[in-house]
Amino acid sequence: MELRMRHSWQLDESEAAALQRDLAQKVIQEDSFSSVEYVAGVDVAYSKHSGNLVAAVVILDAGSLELVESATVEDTAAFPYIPGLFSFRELPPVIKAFEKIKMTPQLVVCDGQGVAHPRRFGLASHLGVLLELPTIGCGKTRLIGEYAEPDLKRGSYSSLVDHGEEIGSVLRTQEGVKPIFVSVGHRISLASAREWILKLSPRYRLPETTRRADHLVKTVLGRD
DNA sequence: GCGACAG
DNA sequence: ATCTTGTCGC
Repeated sequence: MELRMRHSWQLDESEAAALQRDLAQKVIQEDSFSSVEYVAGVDVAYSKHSGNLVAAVVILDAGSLELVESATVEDTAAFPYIPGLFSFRELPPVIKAFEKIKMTPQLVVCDGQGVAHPRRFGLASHLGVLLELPTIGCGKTRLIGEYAEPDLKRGSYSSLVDHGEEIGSVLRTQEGVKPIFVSVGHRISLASAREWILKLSPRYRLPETTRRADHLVKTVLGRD
């Protein structure tokens, strides 16, 4: 599929933050899709020995969760890991992987935060704006925000709050297991984001999209 | 100044 | 993220 927007990735730390402030204004935190037939999952891993990043994109049938298409890309890491500027390190190979994908999903689930970010523009929001598709940010740990432990029951959630603003949900996807951090990426409401993550996580802590992409990435990693 | 800090 | 080591639970 094709990108709806491009910008340089050759930026320094200060320029990257400025770009985030600018593009954050494009983020829409409301549902802007009707039916979802295909859901995409994204994951990136770092290969210590090749020194490269490996990105994987999987497309799943939203009803059966069957894999229908996938693509991987190995690329050099051109930006360091800096909390808050995560997307500038991980998105370049992810974008290349999406360009190899033929079908267009109606929803993308990302590994990393959406608007639960200092400048309200985490990796999920960044990818959503570049693809102009609904995206959900799904993190295993917190970047910013305060929250109370949600109930132990699956489906329970609490608000993730930053300076009095609700920026995401801490969602229990599995009874008694550590909750995950769900936030709006782009073109979706927080309530819909929670519903989709729950639907995509019928038996594990993380959504199937993330698990499938993670599995694919590790398969590639094992081959070098 | 000190601690926190998606992956 | 990745790597290691030790502990706990099924």
